Amino acid sequence: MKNPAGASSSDRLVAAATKIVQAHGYGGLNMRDLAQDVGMKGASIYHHFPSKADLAAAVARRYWQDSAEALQALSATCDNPLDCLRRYPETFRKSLESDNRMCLSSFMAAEYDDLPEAVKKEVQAFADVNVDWLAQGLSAARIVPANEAEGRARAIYAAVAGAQLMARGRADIALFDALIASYRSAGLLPA
Amino acid sequence: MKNPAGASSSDRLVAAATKIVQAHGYGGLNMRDLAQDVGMKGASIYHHFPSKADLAAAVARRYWQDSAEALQALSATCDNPLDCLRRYPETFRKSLESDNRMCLSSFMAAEYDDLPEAVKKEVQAFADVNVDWLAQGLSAARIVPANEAEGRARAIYAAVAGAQLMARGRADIALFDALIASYRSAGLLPA
DNA sequence: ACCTGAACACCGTTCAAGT
DNA sequence: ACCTGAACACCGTTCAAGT
Repeated sequence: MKNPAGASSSDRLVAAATKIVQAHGYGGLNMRDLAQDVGMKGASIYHHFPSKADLAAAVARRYWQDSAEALQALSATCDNPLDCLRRYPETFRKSLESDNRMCLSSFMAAEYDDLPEAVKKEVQAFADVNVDWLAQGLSAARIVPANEAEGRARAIYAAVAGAQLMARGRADIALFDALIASYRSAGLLPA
Repeated sequence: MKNPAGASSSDRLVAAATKIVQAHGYGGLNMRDLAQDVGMKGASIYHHFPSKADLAAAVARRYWQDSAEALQALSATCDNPLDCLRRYPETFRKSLESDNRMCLSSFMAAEYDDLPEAVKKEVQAFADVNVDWLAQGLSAARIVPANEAEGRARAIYAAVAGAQLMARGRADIALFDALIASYRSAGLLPA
């Protein structure tokens, strides 16, 4: 069954491309292999997206939108702002749990020089979503003064992304956990 | 003058390839363009390195060796261990100053799934060199207890690499500086 | 030894032709 | 409408043949 639950071809292309980019980057995404993943031929993709750049922009857009939803869902399930912040690294851990994959936006940040402009825009939106969510949590939990919340939020985002990158480079999820623990004991993340 | 100061063809290939990988990654390194950089044809490279994998391994090895030398030189110029630690982020800032390039080992960590085994080994050596240098400085400066030095060193390395990645994704070196400043005020880096 | 033209395999893309 | 084989121009890589 190539099309379960009535997902459209476009949806399945975006979903499959997301997994590929998280493992191989924009440059490592090729149309023929992607097509095979969803049961069509390479040329057929162009019936759904006019170019690789458009497909990648759609992928990156969906990625930050899904991330925004996931963070909202996290906010809804935790007891208080501090609890939310403590659980933030879980969102990055999940990628590593999925075959050592990494954040799509981190991979694409590395590929900055080779990214179409429309893709760059969506990649930055992911960081914005994360930083905004963190800043709101830091303010609500009164961890830093309001005027320092955004700066600290950016620092947490960059540090957690860096931890994921280092852990991926050794395919060692325990290293990710250790890095997060070190961030906590150093005072970057709430203990 | 394609060969100044008597540098060998191999040396010039490694140097030119390093700049390319820092901007486009292992996947974005192509033999014809690299060859043109040093004044030969693509096929000629294979007279100096048996494969792209061997070339990339030589590139990554030279990269961590140069980094180890640079850190030793930094140790020699600063007044005390604390001063050394404060200046550590400069080494990552320099890459961004060079046309928004990033750490070769960070880019290759993202490309983990597509890296030849020999290259992975050298990439990890870069992290080891950095972590060891940081751990020694943290111990010498008595910033953390000896048994926590390595963990904190890894955290600093990952966080600084993450700051570089985020700043590259926006081509914004001021963001890198702001992130480092936030790490200091949060207590991850010595103030 | 060092270099190269030419071949090979691959990739993004297009298009005429199918259903 | 959706899909496809075949082709196009291109690029990374390899190899047989040059000097």
